[in-house]
Amino acid sequence: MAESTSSPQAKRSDATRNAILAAARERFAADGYERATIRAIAKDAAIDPSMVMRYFGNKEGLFAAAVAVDLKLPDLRSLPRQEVGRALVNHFLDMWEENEVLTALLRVGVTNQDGARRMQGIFRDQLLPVARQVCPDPEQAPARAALVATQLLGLALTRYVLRFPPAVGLAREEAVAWLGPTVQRYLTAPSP
Amino acid sequence: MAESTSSPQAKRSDATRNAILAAARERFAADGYERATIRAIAKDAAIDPSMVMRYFGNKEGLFAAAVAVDLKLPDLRSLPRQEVGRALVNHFLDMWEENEVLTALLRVGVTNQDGARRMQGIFRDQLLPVARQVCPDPEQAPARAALVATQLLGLALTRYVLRFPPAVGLAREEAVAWLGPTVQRYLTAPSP
DNA sequence: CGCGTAGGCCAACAACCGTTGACATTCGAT
DNA sequence: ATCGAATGTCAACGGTTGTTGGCCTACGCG
Repeated sequence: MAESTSSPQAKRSDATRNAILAAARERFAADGYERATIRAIAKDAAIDPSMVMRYFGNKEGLFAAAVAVDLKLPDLRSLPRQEVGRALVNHFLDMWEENEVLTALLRVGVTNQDGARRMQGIFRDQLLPVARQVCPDPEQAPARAALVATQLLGLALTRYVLRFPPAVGLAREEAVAWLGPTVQRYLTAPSP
Repeated sequence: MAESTSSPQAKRSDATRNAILAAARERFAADGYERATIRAIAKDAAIDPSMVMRYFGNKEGLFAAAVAVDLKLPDLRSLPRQEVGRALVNHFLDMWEENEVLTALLRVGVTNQDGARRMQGIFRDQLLPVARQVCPDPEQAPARAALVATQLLGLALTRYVLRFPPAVGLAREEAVAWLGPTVQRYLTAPSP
């Protein structure tokens, strides 16, 4: 069980495995679930389509393995209360531009019921707890987190998926300056 | 060329034609472009798939004919300046709940390049002119209209497509009370 | 009554999809 | 060097899709 490379348990198949995952992320992000065919993904990864089946069972399994999202949301309690809005917008833009996983998830979530459920899970398990940290009334946390989600996902939608020219042209600082106060208000302002 | 019914030039085929369009809207809204098959649409309309081709040429033609969006945006100059945000949010919710066309367009626009272009056109031809009416500096109108689009489309996305439970559960008045000031600020507040 | 034509149906095509199983190759351990 | 398991290739299946062309039917006009 000795291996030659540094990382532990590095099998030879991990290379192709990762190649498949990378190609899958790219295709899912670019084409959505239906149009991202296993054949195309396999060709991008320079292997046979049947390898995809061997490694991931079926197309759903491939999608589940390729799109694993960790928003890495910071602990907002360590920040000044006034900064959480801007910090969240900045962090989300980082996440969306880091790789194509979030774009893939959004493209799939819109047409695929399973993808939609996946997004609901991320909302519930990752964004909602953060909202609970900073919301004045914890009972309002779900509604406030949902409001934040509308604004942040709306930005991602128009900017990274639909590519409305003025939304694409927004500089990072502009986006943060405009959306930061909105998110801040949704999280911490008293109910209107 | 005389016709029996009241409306002018009412051909017999208009009935099936409209049945096809209604079924197409429903399917596109529920399933997106790829999974809304011509066969399923034809079955819903209780006619043969080949009829769809005869009337609309091909699937793209059907989509183009089925999804024709008029946001019917009101003239905001006739409203008190402080009300335009709330009025816009209210109007958008009306539009989204009036029929399934907007949901269909969003579902398709996310995975289909042609659908995305269609949405860009609606943004440019319908929302942007309204922004020009109320923006302090007309040169900022595109950016401000884009910001409004992020918030309104984000709401529609989470509420009508992804169906995040807290977003679905938001009462109309709550949504307007929260998003109204946001839209108002994006349109009329001085640049941050 | 006869007939042209618009409206509608049926069967089929070619392409593509996810998926499968049999076969070849290569690697690692003995 | 040898054998077994891991890794990869090839060809094919069954099903679905958009799309096409030929055939039937029934209406409206002379």
